[in-house]
Amino acid sequence: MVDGVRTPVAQRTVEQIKAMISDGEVGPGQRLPTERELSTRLGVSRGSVREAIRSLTTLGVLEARHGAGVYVTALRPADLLEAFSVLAEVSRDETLLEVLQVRRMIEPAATAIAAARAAPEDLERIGALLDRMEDGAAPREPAEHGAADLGFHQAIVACAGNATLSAVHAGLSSRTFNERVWAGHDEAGFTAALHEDHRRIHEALLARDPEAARAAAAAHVLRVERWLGAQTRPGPDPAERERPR
Amino acid sequence: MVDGVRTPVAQRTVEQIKAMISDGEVGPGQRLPTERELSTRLGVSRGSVREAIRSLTTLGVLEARHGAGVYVTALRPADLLEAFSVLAEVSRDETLLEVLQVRRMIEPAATAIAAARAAPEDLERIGALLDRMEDGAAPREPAEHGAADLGFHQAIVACAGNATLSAVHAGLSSRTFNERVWAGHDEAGFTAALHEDHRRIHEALLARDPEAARAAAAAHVLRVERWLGAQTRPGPDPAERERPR
DNA sequence: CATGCAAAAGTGGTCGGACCACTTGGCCTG
DNA sequence: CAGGCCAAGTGGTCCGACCACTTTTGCATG
Repeated sequence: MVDGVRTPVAQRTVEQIKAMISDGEVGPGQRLPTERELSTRLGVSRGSVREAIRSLTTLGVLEARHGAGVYVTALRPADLLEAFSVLAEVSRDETLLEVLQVRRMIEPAATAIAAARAAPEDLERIGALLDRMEDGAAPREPAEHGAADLGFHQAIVACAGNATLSAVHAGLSSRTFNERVWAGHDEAGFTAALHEDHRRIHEALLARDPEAARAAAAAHVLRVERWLGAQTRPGPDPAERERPR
Repeated sequence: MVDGVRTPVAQRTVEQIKAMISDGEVGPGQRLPTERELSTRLGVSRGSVREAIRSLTTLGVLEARHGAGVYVTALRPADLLEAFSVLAEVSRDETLLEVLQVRRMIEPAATAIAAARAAPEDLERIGALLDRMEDGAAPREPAEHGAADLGFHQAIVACAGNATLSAVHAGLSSRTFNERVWAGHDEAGFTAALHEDHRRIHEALLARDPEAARAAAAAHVLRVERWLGAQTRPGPDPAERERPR
């Protein structure tokens, strides 16, 4: 008879562990039974238990500590951010345009809230990031520049006080993409324009002006969006796409 | 001396496989080398390779077919949506408020775009969903009602033509949460208010009026947000949440 | 008695091999 | 030629052993 659907053991084990969590048998921060104990208790091999744990670890639900046991995370959205960040990592150009469009929806709103809520020390730290990115020891390295840019925006979003928002935004912000943007600063004045955008955003934050902050953030994302669109569309030479190594 | 951090083998294997993808050695839809071959080629045990594959499978990057090989997915954002949906599955109430705040950022914008881009047949289908949710055979079941509500909003977001946006929105929309909302319709006229919100959104779409659509969607999310806030706040007992130890 | 450090117990991490379940494709039979 | 069967290849599961790390224990030392 039917029913015949044989559920893979590892996947079923994932469900059972998730059930243990949602049933409250183990709560956030608490420790899971031993791999070996789960193995006998669920009647599956230890390897399958490990694969199940690996799966939930990847999702940010569990955390394994070598020597100590396996623990349930706090289950905060930030814990599940890691999984989402893979998106921007393997995305193609068309996808990046979509990603930027979403960022253009959330980042202005987040910046507006930040303008109203940010603590003075937050504003100071953001200003410091800005100085470091713009001033003196401005590194030629696009990598470092991109990382600083990323930190700047994430710090602002963090001021909105919404961890879920921060997690989503982080997933939509790719370090590698930022590096690409800052690497393509041959364009006339593009880097300078980005810096001015940043300054304008910072000033709006200092002025506690949500609407100005919203507008500045929207203009900034839109600038990057249009730049990427210009980069992608005319792309006449897919030949150079390989790396010389 | 330093550097001393030894990277776990399985995790390093994950990186190597991801590198194979981003280097173009295997593209979307293509087949990965055998587990056994990867095992010898990367110099790690097959079990570790399996754990790495399991990890990437969980993220929606790979797909394993029993008997046939392991394949790279299309890498579309929708493929990586599954992982994100776990968030709404294990979230607490405070997190749900954060989630709604994010939805209030993206859903009005998405609805506005939909008003400008939606095809006539899309609008018709959305209208049909609306009728089914509101009219006659209105099921007492909160589950079915919540599912219809979910479908309504997702259909609208889909009209924006941004797959990444749809994936993010889906991750932020919990079926179980919607059921809770529709289950709590004892409140005076709350259900009716939600229906009127939906009608107003639909009318704005039909009128091809992006700003009206944006306002209607924002008002709708805000209504749910305030309802949840009222539900949650009076909650007086954080005592039950502690761990005994 | 207090202290510190070494040994031991416990746990996750890795490895290797074996076998099972499933898919695929080619061979054989009719 | 058509159809079904069989064998090779692949992922799925299991077992047992050992390694690396953490935590606890308990002994020796001051």
